[in-house]
Amino acid sequence: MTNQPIDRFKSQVFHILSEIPKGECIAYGELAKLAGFPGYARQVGSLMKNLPNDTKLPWHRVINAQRRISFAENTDGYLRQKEKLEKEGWVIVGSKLAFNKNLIKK
DNA sequence: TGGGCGGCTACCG
DNA sequence: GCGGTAGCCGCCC
Repeated sequence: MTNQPIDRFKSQVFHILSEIPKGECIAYGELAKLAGFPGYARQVGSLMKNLPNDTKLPWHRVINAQRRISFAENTDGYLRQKEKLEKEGWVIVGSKLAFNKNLIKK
């Protein structure tokens, strides 16, 4: 209540996030834009960070505009996201994220 | 009230 | 393609 747009922004983000199908990913800024709040990319990141560990939201499908995981490689967050993504058919190619589906092997 | 900090982005060299 | 820089915006001291 009271807070207005931000609250709505959060709701929108969670809603959109919950509708992202498996095997698809989206950038922070893109997600924010879809929610109707362009420029809130960092805020999306903050939200993801705030998510509980037992959340069922596909937060791992949210990556940065460079198509990379926004964590340092040695962090647990990176490992967690990487593992979840690989389970859904994604694969890390040169620190970049790419969809598996055999197209990597030309 | 003020300043610094992020799971970001776009631009520039 | 990559590092540095400047905007962006809510959140937490």
